Amino acid sequence: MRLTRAGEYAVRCVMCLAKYGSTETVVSRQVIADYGNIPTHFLAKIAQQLSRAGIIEIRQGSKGGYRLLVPPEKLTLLAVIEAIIGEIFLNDCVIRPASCKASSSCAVNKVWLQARDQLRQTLAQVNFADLLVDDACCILQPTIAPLPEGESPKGAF
Amino acid sequence: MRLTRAGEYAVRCVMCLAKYGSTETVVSRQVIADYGNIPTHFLAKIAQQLSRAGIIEIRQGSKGGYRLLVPPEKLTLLAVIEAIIGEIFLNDCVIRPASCKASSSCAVNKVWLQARDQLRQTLAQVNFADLLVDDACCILQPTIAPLPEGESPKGAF
DNA sequence: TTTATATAGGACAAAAAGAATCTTAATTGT
DNA sequence: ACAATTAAGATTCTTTTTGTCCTATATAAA
Repeated sequence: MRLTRAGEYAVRCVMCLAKYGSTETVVSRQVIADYGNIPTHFLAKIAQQLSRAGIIEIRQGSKGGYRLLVPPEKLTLLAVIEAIIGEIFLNDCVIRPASCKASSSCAVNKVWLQARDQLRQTLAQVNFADLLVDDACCILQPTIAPLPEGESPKGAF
Repeated sequence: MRLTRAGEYAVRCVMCLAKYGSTETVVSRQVIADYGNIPTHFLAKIAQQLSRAGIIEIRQGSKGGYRLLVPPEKLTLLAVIEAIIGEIFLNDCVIRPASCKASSSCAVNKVWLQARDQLRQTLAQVNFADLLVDDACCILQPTIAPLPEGESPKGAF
């Protein structure tokens, strides 16, 4: 269970816009890509999704780029992440009740529902104005760091 | 962010053992596979992992099968899931600090840490004796049910 | 109006992860 | 010894994720 890279990139993108752009300024894709260490064309895809979700505005042409539409203090981590990966649901039976005959009366299902609600709430309580206070974030190293013991990361939901 | 199917299968497997086996009886792989609608060979893989984690015992040979080692009331949902998918971490920067230079001082990272702890705690509070009370669970339909609107499930972390 | 600069948007490719199957070997009860 | 049953690894298939490429379109400025 982990955030996809696209989701992580989206967070970095918004962090950059909130930090250097506010809702008044347009920041070019290249600047954002450099800031967050994001492949530029991949960033374009992510920006399109953020745009469709009403989080940013895309300005084409010379001096174009992206502009934050929602003030950082009103933009939650959950909103940005779900704009990219869709609604968080943890387990299939939560979003697709038919995948388990008995899901409505199933104790396991109830746990997943509760866990999901709790997680979404946690992410919804954080806005980007708060996150900006700690502005050391989202500056990546040039190469992807190896794992401590060379093991591959399991454990991602 | 969602449980993998292997994790879901593991939960069903343990549910079946707790329900029909207790820690005294051996239940054959075929019976468990039928109960949880799990491909038998895939179940074998999952059982190996559960065995390595000390959750079940594998009995080979004639009249072989699987036996629960931990009493249901002492076995948590978290233990079973993490036996299969590894430790839950939600986001790379939580388990691989080097993936983000500033992760130790990063506000986003702190949110992920908190969310992960909360989620693990929720799953750790549920044991299989509790889950058994609601025994309608884990009986699947023969075929995989389609989505309500034919849309594919995004939103999985 | 032309040109340079940006992004849009779709197609495509590569990589990684997940799900499932198959085969040979080993174990156990009768 | 034989039949039943799982082990363990190799392999295949599928899906998802990540990333790239190409052509089209929009904008600012000379």
